[in-house]
Amino acid sequence: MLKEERQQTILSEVELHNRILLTDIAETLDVSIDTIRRDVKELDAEKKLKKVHGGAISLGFTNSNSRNNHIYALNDKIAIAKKAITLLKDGAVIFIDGGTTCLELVRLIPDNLNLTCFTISLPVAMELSHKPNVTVISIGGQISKEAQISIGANAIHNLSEIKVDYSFIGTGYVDAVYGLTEFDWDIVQVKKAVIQAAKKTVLLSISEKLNSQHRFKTCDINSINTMITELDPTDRVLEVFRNHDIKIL
Amino acid sequence: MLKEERQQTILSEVELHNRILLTDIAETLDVSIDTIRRDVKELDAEKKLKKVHGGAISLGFTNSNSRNNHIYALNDKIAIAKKAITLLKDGAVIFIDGGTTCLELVRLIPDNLNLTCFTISLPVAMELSHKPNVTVISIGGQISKEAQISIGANAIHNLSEIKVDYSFIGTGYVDAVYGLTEFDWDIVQVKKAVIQAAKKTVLLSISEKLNSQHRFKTCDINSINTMITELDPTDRVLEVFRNHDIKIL
DNA sequence: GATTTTTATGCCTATATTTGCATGATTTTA
DNA sequence: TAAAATCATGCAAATATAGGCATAAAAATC
Repeated sequence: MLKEERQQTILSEVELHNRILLTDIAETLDVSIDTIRRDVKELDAEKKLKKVHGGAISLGFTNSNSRNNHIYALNDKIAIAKKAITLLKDGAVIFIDGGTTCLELVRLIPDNLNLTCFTISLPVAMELSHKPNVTVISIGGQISKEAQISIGANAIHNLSEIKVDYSFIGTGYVDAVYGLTEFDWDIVQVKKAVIQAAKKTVLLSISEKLNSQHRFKTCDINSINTMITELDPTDRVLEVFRNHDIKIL
Repeated sequence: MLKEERQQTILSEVELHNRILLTDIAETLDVSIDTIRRDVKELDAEKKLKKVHGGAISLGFTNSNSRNNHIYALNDKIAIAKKAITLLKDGAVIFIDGGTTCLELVRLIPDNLNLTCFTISLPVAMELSHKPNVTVISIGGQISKEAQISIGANAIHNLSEIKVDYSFIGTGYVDAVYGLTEFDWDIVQVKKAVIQAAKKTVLLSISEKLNSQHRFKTCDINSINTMITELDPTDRVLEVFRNHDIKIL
């Protein structure tokens, strides 16, 4: 493999995940740590990324207002959120679900975008309230302590009275055959109402959750209009979803 | 996790909550408290935040409105909140308003206390959701960006359908003659509904706000059953309130 | 085409950084 | 004032880094 090629790969990995570990890259590319270290050093000198102890992080990552990792895989979630943002048009009326991926989506909404956002999530509502041109409507209800979202009859009733252009939702588990599933019954009921309230439903899901399932079913995979993952749309894992007429970004 | 990522996370948390506890962060990020302590020390040296005993606070929080006043005011608010806590009995159903004083109240609720709490405030709801024995119900509605509370017809309607033992409310301005006043019309409407929904209304107010007024009136001083300030109950400033049959703590 | 020079890479070693733990000092709380 | 929590410091283990060196490949030179 050419040096040039290798450095390009490193850059795209940083771009995609917002951070890399030298050891990971060395193993992936099957070269010694030293070589990767030298590559990253050069890229750092060229201001293409920022080298840090043990790895490298993308330049935008440090300066931007993007809040960073609480948990593993957050960088993938940011990548997903970036793709989701492209769907948003000025003046749209949308719903945003809870979950870390949706939260990253909210954080990336540009300040000049006019939106009306409904949400059941407390953190999402908090974050949205900092956006000057976003009208935020919080759906009330009993608060689920685990998910920090409104659940229960009141939330479902309120959702039944709205219709939004897009719903951006996350899920605990996705499977092409079993559809979207969750571990919590109450959350499933609310998500059903969310999907009902949307003209189009967009699922944000890291690849880790693909082909997994749990006890309670939210909906069939057919209820999803668009799916966004951090993977390349041509990835073989996604083939089965493409067959369901789901747009993949 | 890379050190830089961790520090970014800490900064974000500080920015978001204005203050953090080292122990919380350590647990969230799953590293030792020593590591967090060292990180915060570095960030403090870089002027990215201010380290305090047991945690850190955001710079904006200290600098913006004359640092010392703010810190002292916060201590006063905590003192008020501690007194308010003593009113809470196991199993009570209460309402908690937005504002920093009410937020301190929530933070001080002991883990073993069983409560059902209604609130219009997003930060209060978030904080309450961490209390294991508190059932939290968020009142939905359009979100006021300044106060991070639900306002509008939906919120008022929802409030009209509940009756709680105590409402703990804050206010922008209090005056023995003019009553409670605010600078925002919508917020006044919601507060009226809150007072209607309560058997007893408890006002939490730092002495700084006493004998001040603004454009829109929430209610007469007679609508308040109990008032809590950081002052000694015998303080002369409070005399005029005692004459209104208001319990002072 | 053969030889020299340059570049890239991997390995080794000494050094530096990061992190968790132990200890005693300090601060806060009751 | 006593107990609890928090802090600073030093130490040790694990990991990361920089620089030297050898080898091999690529490029330049003769």
